[in-house]
Amino acid sequence: MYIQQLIDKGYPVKEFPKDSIIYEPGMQPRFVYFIKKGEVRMVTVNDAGKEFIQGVFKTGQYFGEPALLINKPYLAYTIVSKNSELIPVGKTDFLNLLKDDADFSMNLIKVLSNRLFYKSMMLEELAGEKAEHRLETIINYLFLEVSSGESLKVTRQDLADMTGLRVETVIRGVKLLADKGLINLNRGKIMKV
Amino acid sequence: MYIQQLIDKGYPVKEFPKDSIIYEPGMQPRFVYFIKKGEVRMVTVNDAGKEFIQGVFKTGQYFGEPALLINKPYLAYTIVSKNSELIPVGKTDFLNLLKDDADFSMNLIKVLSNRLFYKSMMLEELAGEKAEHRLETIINYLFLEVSSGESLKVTRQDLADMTGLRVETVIRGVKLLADKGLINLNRGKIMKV
DNA sequence: CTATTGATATGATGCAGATCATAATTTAAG
DNA sequence: CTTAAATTATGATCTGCATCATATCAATAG
Repeated sequence: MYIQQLIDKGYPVKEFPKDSIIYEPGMQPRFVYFIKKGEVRMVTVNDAGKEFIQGVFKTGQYFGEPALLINKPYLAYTIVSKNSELIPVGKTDFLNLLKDDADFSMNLIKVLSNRLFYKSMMLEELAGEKAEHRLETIINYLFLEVSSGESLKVTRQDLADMTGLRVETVIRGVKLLADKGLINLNRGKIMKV
Repeated sequence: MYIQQLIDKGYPVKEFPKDSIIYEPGMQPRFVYFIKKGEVRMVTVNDAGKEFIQGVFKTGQYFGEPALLINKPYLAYTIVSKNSELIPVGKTDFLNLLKDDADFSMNLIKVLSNRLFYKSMMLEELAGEKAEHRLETIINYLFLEVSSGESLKVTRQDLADMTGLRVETVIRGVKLLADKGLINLNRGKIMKV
């Protein structure tokens, strides 16, 4: 991965404790952040304080490029979910990285394509499908990075914040899906068969 | 633009009449399409036949890269909105284009970033905001590429298909926004001041 | 000018999911 | 083990938007 290269080049690693805010909506982007270790979430918040999870980023991934590259202020918060070590890379350096390293450039293109895919899928769900369908879709999506016999490590509140629903609706919806045999529950945990 | 270069290189231009379908959900991607002239829309359709407009692409733009690059079947239809002339570029050729032309590569990255931005904005709206707010947001966004004194050239149905609302809700919502002085109507047309 | 089609408009009714309230259960902390 | 905090659970009520039905208006073709 590219993270070791950055460290070798002398980029400093910064510690971000859980729940700290890396940036807020309205701020002008200055860095792309590479995650040496940890986990962050990008969330938008409406006037009523309702959160929506735009994305989750984990060890080895990076975030914050789109706003930086198109020079628009952030529209989301990025918040540390687990104590993290991040490597901020300034705009000029990031652009040089893209220019000099065709592989990285290609990697970014694929990463952006994957994020677009996810967002297109979720837009279709939020625009056209009701609670149960949304839940089935997001659960199957999350299952992709979980092995059989394991359970999803997200709370009902997390599912709510990813689908635009309310906790109570998620709780009831998940139960309905279980009743219909579409998912498996084990002491409340959503299990991949 | 890159289109003339493609023509010079001998890529054939194909005609697509209005309402023809370029590709459907489930199909395996084989081309990226450059629009020499015309307009297409990417739409997802739910089981009940309700359409959601994922994006609109016009003369000079290109579409279809994400699914091609990450090797997943399309999840949307792409339908011709105005008689169009398209240049399909096969996967290998498109990858070579990216490899050999750093400018194009950078252009794609920015294009993808802009699309992500739009989708993030709309996700926040669909997940957390109600009809009036959604409409105000999409109208202001569409205003970006319209000059003052001009009107939006979209129908209420188009607005509905971009916001996940129903036509009747859009009609009522637009009227409410006009009553509140948040937008200007002229014989039903939404005017940019 | 007239007919046809598409777009906008308006009222009435129904329902999915939000909201509010409270409780049971699980997990984490001391 | 015990207590506190977080998560899951369940019922009752409220509400914004969908849905259905029908009408008016605007645009386009002949």
